[in-house]
Amino acid sequence: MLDKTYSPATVESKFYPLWESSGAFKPRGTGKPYTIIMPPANVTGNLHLGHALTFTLQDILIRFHRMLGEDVLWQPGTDHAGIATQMVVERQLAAEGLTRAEMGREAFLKRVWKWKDESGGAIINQLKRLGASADWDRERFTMDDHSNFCVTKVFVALHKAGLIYKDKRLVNWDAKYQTAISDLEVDQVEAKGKFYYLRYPLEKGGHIVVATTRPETFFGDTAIVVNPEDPRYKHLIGSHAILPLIHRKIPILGDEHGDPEKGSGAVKITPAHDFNDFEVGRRHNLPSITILDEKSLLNENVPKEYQGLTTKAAREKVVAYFEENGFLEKIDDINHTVPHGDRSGDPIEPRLTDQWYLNAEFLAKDALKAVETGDTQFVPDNWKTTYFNWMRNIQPWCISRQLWWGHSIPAWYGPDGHVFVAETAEKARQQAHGHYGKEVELQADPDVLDTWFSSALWPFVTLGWPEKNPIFEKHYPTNVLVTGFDIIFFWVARMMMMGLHFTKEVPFKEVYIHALVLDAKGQKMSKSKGNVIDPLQLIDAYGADALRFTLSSAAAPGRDIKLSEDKVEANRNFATKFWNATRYAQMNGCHLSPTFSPEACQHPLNQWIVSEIKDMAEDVNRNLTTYRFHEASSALYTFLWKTFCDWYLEFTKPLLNSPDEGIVTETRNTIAWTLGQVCHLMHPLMPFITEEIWQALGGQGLLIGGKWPVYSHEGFHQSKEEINWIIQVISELRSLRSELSISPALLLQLHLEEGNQEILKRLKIHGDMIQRVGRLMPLKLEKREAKAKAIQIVVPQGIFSLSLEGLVDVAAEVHRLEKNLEKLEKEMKGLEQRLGNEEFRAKAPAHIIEELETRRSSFREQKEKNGGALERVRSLL
RNA sequence: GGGCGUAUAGCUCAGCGGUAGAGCACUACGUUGACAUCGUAGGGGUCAUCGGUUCAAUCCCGGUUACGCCCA
Repeated sequence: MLDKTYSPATVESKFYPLWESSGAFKPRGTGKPYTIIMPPANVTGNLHLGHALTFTLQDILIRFHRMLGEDVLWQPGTDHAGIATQMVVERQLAAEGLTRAEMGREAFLKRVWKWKDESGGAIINQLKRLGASADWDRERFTMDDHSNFCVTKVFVALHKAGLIYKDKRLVNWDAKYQTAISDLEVDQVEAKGKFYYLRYPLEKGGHIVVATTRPETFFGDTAIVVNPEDPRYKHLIGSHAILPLIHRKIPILGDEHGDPEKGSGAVKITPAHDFNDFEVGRRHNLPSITILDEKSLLNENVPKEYQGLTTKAAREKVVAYFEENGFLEKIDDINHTVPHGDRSGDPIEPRLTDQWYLNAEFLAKDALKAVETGDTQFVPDNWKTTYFNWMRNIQPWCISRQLWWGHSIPAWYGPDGHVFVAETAEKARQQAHGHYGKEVELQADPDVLDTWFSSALWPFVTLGWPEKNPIFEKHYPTNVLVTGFDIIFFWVARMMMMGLHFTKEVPFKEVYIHALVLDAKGQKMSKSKGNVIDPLQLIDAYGADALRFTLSSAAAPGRDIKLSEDKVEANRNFATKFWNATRYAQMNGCHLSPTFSPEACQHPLNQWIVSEIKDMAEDVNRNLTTYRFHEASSALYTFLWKTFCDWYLEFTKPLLNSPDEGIVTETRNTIAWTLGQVCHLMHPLMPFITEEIWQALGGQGLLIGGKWPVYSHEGFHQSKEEINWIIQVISELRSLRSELSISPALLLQLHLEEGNQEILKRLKIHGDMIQRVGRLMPLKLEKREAKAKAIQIVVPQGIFSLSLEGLVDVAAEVHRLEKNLEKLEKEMKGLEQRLGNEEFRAKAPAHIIEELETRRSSFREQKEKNGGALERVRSLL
């Protein structure tokens, strides 16, 4: 017998290891392949609700397809997360008073690996708490040997194809970590700032006013640009201005970049410190003067007294100088956006450096086509426009990072700077020998690759590419990638590019994009806001199943999830309900019978629940297939709580006491069978409690390896109609009781006043059910004696009366029936109107007309009966 | 500025060309050997707004307003 209450922690820790050791998580069988590549969790990461959502959905799909008998592979792993990991370890070092620079590269990397081996990947164990059934034996790391091998191979191949190249361009420079970062790693932050209007003296006398938000960069100015059509400045084009303080002569040029509407209409050009200015500089062949060092402090290209200053201090000093010397016209307050590093949170400086680039534009062509032709489909479909927008405007991808933790760039430099790209140092040495005709000293490229470079290869590298092997052959391309929209550019797009280039196939056939998890107020959860809900705490408090069910219930496409604890609590209650229903079954001797066949059920009630579960299963099946997790959840919830517990189980109470042994046995079997079916259908969503209940019912084998139910029978339509009618009668009775404030303790006498043979039959079969659930005395199938005070109950095809001698206020009863009649008349009127409309008759589909006609005749009948009842009651007045 | 999305009960949200739904909250009442983490009944809605299409619009189309997100 099950305990009085369900204790998730016990069950979770019992079954997870059992599942894993049973081999259930591994791909197997000859079924068709079903494969999901798990987005590699950051090794520094801890499980947050976003993870909980994405991995719950993946696990649902994985368990569902496993039960469908497919050969399922959920390929897990972790990501080395270059900058994030380096940050974590550097922070630890700082606490010990050490720095990376003092340690040296080799010792530092040793330290990072040590950290990774000891405390990295904690998230994997947290995923297990959630119930994630991935094949952990296949766990991969983006910096394990095979991945390293592939990264190098891919780099060399792309370099050979001319798709990876070195270039001197402006990059986003993160001064805190002293590395380049990609456009995607830059956040534009709204900030209040100032617009400074500076007077630059003209060579031929007078001055020109330029407007800038960054006066300190004027040391790097190499031109002034005005719009060629701007009448204010047209005449100055070709002349020169003299920079204050440093007295450098710079040209005034005409260029479309000059916007007459903005500021003074004249703009200073600092090619080495602004992306727009860089382009202007290229157009006009301007020199670039870099004035900041790698820490974003002013360098040797500025006057001594400014060297070593931060940009902020330099700005103050420059502005003070300009003001004192009459070069400052005015200062306006403005709102503008300032780029910040998404990891460091510090302002980003554009910086002119040599970096490695990938020609993304070229690779994007096939990746675009694959989505355009539907080889890869987004779900929901709209996300493809986001993908298209990005792919059609794609920029060269800066793939080098000035970090230590990551994949080394397989490039070596000769004494004259000539670069040799090769898989190994030895091969590079051979190349160099060929090039120089002699042995030379080579310098390895000190940089590492962007973390996303290796994750872009993840879908095929984890499956064993490039070696031919059965897993890759069978499981690639994968079926679906499940992820959030925030990662479409970073990752989805890049996997598409790399996958298509190297395997000639899309890496996944579908991309399911799910929502963000927000707090109850709809705000993003963040440590700084202090509104983070820890999924592990929710699991401790309510169980993994409750959390999973909550997330899947909320996973409606196109809407973010506002998660609050009371929702999880509500679903914990749902689990409890399931638990208690099972206890009821056990108390009544219900066990799974291997010989039980649901389609052979005789009793209408059992036939009814068999039909209902078939309908529900179809619902769940359809919705899981189409990623409508919330609909699948809701179908299960409604079935279990409403249909099964509230009605079916209540109805079985009298049945289980029936003197007819056949009915008792059949009912017991049906209860157990239905619970078993629910276990199966609900297992993907709530794996733990369903496994526990399955075992408690005496199920064969582990549920995780069970077969997804398929029903071949048609269902029992007549029983459905019959039981639904009984439910309607009882609902009517209960409403009346409540309306008339009759104590539930009081058993009432029900008479049938009017009813056909069918009704009589139903009442004979189900009399005891109605009696029990409706709190009645044994039914009387004949009219009561005239003049008795009674309530009239009108239902389709019949009238009942409820004996309430001494309890009935006849006047109130008249009023009630009048109101009821009014309601029916109103409904009738609407129906008559529509059915009387010729156009409706001509144009509406037949089944709608038929439906409305059926409804009309039912209402008409009830109206007549209600009228009769009213007459009878009035006669009592 | 460009793109995407959202607006339905007090709250959180489903839904859908043909009778407006759930959970939570609220009110009343609690009885039956599964369940008070519960049961029964109930109140509560001009489906943001203005037009259009249609026999029929909460749903489809267009405009407006408000809010959110992404890109520049």
